[in-house]
Amino acid sequence: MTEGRRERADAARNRHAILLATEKLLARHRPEQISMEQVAAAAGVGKGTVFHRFGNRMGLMRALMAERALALHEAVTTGPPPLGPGAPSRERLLAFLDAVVGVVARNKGLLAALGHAVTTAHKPEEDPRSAHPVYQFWHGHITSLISQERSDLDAELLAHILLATLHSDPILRLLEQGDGQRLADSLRTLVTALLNASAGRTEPRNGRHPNAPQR
Amino acid sequence: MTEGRRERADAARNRHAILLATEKLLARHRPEQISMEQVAAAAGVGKGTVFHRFGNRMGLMRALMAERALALHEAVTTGPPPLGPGAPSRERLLAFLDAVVGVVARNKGLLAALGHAVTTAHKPEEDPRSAHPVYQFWHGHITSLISQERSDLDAELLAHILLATLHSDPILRLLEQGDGQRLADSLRTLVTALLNASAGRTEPRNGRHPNAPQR
DNA sequence: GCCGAAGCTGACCGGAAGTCCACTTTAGCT
DNA sequence: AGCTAAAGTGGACTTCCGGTCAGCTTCGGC
Repeated sequence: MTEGRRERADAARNRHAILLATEKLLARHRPEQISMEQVAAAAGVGKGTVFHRFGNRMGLMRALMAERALALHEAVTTGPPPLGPGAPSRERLLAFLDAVVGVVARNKGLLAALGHAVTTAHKPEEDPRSAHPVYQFWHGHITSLISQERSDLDAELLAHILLATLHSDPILRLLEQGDGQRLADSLRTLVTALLNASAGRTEPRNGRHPNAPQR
Repeated sequence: MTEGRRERADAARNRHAILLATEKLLARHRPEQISMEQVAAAAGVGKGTVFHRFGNRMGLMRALMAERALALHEAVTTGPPPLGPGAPSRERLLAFLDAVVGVVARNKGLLAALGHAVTTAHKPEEDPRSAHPVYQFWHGHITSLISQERSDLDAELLAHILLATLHSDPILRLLEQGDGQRLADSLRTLVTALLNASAGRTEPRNGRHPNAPQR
């Protein structure tokens, strides 16, 4: 994209048209039930073009997602606090989660596709196991913020857990009916509780039961 | 199944064969890439039979999942504590999460399919928006345990968040490499922190910042 | 305006989902 | 045992979609 040769004008136009058409279709249908032919037709280009540019549906979604996530990416890396650098990790984490919920809410079905997309792609040339760049960035960011604040926690795993929220169908459905604030609140509660918790594994100072007999 | 007429012997035999074949295929391939024809062939029945019994791939997965989750269901409703009734909610919740992680770990790819399945079904006769019975039960159980322990929390949403964990591809991958204990530990930490947290929304007694300037 | 390269296209192929109906098997009944 | 209706079965068939490709069109530097 930003490498080697410049993109030809008509190519750029088409790329745009395709992304735009995809957005429109996405507003009405779930990602899995949008056919590439539909996209092509809606964009006014041939099917071959869509495949030529994006490889497969997942590539299309990736590209769209990358575009949508760009603003957030910039806000985080170079923007002002609390999202950008400068604020304490805890603030940044809470702000980031709020922002991510916002992005997802504004792009309802898209994330759902992405979550699966990670595993669904099957082009031999790219490792299907490597996650979407956007996911990687989000996960890395959360991981680093958590571990800065609480190095005793399994930050990496917890970051996956937090992000998993956004792939959940029931939660996506909540988002669809405008309950974004509710979700953001619960995530805040959860993260705050986590960061405030004392270091021991299970209920440490309140210690009714050091740990459960289970397992 | 348990309604109206009894199931004919040959039907039962085939049902079994199909479920069994599906399990075997599931051990080797991801749910999405198993074709119904494959299943039929592996089970030694015609494709029509598979569709007749299960409607579509999702129906098949539902049935399989229901079977796998049965033991847990019984343990929870009629078994001994801490899983079954009798133990304090907190213990039951932790034990239940451990158990759920176990089920998912033992049935790796299956859950992944289920999560999506909720939305993927498209039979006009059944509401595609209603979640899988297994999901509903798990969610209801967690919700009720959380709210018994902490009525001030949004138990319903938190239960969705906890369960969302199990639909996440990255986490599924961890599970595949045997990190079930790690996941269970983190969930324990998370839930314990949540249940121990003081009631205010953001960091209450440690109160560096009553709430973030965000939003 | 010319030309090579970049981009575009849609017919085409393969394969899977789901339908359908003629056929077989079961099990209750006499 | 023999009969029969209902239940169950199977695979050819239709439809649809993802992905390919060989030839055509367009762009833009000269």
